[in-house]
Amino acid sequence: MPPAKIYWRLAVPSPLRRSFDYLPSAGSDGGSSPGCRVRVSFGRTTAVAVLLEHAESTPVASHRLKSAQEVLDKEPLFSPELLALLKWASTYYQYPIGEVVNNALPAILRQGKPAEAKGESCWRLTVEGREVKPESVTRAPKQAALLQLLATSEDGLLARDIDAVQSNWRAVMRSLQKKGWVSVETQVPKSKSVLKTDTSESFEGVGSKIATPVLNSDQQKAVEAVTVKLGVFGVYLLDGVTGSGKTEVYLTIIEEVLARGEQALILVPEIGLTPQLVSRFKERFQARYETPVVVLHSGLSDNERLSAWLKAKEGEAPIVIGTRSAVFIPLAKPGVIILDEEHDLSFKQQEGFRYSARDVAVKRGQLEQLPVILGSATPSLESLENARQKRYQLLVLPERAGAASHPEIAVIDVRKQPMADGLSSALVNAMSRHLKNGGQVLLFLNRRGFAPVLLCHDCGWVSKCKRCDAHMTLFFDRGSKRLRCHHCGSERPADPECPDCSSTELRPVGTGTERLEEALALQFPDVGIARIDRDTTRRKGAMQSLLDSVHDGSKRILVGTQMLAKGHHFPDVTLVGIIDIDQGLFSADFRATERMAQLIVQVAGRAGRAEKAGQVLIQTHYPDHPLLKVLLDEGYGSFASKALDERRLAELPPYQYMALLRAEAVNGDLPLQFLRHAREMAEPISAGAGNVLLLGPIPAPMEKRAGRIRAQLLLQSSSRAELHNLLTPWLQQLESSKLGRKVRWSIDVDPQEMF
DNA sequence: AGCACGCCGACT
DNA sequence: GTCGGCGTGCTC
Repeated sequence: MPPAKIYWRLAVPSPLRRSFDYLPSAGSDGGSSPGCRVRVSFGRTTAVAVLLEHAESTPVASHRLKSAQEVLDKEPLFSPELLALLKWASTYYQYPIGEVVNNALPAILRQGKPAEAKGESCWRLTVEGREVKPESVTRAPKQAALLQLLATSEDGLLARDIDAVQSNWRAVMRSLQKKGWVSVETQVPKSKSVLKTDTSESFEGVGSKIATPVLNSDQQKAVEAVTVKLGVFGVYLLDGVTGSGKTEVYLTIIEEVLARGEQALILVPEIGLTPQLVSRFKERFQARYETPVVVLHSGLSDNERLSAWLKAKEGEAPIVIGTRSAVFIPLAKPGVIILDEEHDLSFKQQEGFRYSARDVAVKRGQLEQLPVILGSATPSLESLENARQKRYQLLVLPERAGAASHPEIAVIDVRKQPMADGLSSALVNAMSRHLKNGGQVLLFLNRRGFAPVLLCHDCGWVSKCKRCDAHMTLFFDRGSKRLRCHHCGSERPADPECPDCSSTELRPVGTGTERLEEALALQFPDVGIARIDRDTTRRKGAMQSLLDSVHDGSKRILVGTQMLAKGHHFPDVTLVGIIDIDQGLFSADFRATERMAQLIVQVAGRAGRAEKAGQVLIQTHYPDHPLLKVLLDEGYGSFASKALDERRLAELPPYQYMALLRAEAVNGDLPLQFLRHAREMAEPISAGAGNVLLLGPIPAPMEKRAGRIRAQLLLQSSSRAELHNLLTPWLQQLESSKLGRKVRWSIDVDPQEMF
């Protein structure tokens, strides 16, 4: 009997929601493993695809099948578990498998280049170069300096060594090479795995020699709950307020994981990936590993990213820290996944492949049999509900480590109060008091610029963006007034007079961080003010120098946006003022109050550390709002429980599952037209599948944005399975619909933001 | 998405 | 006479 025919099922990068079958490449005997890259001709071009599986039959007519051109990897890049995760994500988020797989590959591997780390360049003096006296090169001081530097190291220097001493040295180095004084070679990093489970060099013995901080009993309990279950899937929701010692819990668990010869994957929010966090992990483990930590951040070059990716894959890095996209990184021996600040919105990708790294991490834990730890001081309502349902195990860290006192939170009722530039006199008085007593003050305002609107006092004209349904924010750029739209980025000089009535009575309405800073400079002329927002921290290093000026006490008032709420600690801040929370109380988005509460708790966590008692003051027009009252009187836990009750009554997530079909086009009629068509196609499928509610289509909450008209159709079901049973055939139909080619459409499963 | 094929307007 | 506009179809 001849051997069964084998087909290769490939993930080909293309927006088509299916895989593609090929014949094995000539000479490969079909035996390549799933997870290897394969070069194929696809349509009229060639593509780098990934082998998903071997198939014994194909629905494709044999005359249409092509042979793959070439196998690019001897060993698979993705394990069977990771491939299963990618397939799951493709189905769950209804995103094309080829794009999902592509998304998990570093750019260099997407281009079909070999999966090898490009060695680092290493420069050293040649024999001739060693004879040259640096002092003799008087005409070229930069060359002389480089020669001097190179003379200090027999083994040569790497780019980063030289960077530390001299800048813009590459051209100079090139002239030294031309003279024959310097040679350059590529150092291939030795690839030895540090994760051998060889008992003779077990890490346990080494670990116990290092002095580690003593854990309190709650931390100890949390650690044990996880460490007795290593090697088994489980999700742990670690609920601990700021300063309760979550990081120490993570570190202790990681110790145990590394002792088993396994790796730890740590996922953090985008702005949470700070050098301080990374160095804390490095310090703890650098004594035992050459490269204890590999960090995946946006600043890496393509080669650096590949090198980090390979270190994780080969098991050379025991600890891998990254943001959202790192959830898909291959790991030789995964032992635990820790996702910190699990409530943070940046874990959900908001465009293209709209996955939630938190939910993918949980799925990965299930597929690879790992514990997954979700940490937060303000867990998302979704995760709290999962804990209630016993799908997640709740671990609570109630105390502040080091017994610091809790901040006292109070509201300032600003109704009928005189307000100047967004500040009530009660808040100003409190600030004076704290500053007089030597404290620092942090004011939180989630609005950049000088004022959110420019208004004509005579005719009511407002500064609207031409391309969006939004106001343009007034701001100052080196003294000149300008308007900018925060939704599309368009910018222009502010009108000197009203475009409608030519009045010069144009007034800025409302308060942004710029205006707040200016007003405070008048109120507190002797106190330095640091404003921290996207505009003041755009320049590299600007953030750090602003933070430094706060830490060294030269600036004692901090004004800032969202950016201030995370990751940074201000030990001398004794008063936190939240300027305006009212948008959070009455918003079209049902998640707005949850986010507001998380923000209040996170911002409050910046005050009252260590021995200094903190105070938090919140300005609001709605001091009696029931959810706000619960939050302030009883804490986040009670707030969450009440908010969950409301969600249940209103039939909203996490009690209902949602998917949102969005469409946008320059032609204003097309999006709604397309969505109506989509709804008609969904109706017969949902009639068969049952329980899926179709809501809309309706114009998007901000209908026009960046010159496009947007609309959406909401799908809702109490059954995730039924929702998905509809989505898969439906999207196949939408993909081949003619109308669908005239609009930009996308599906968002478990949407986090409704606009 | 890319890319090619195909059928109608203003240009060297 | 053509260059090129974007509508339509296809990718194993």
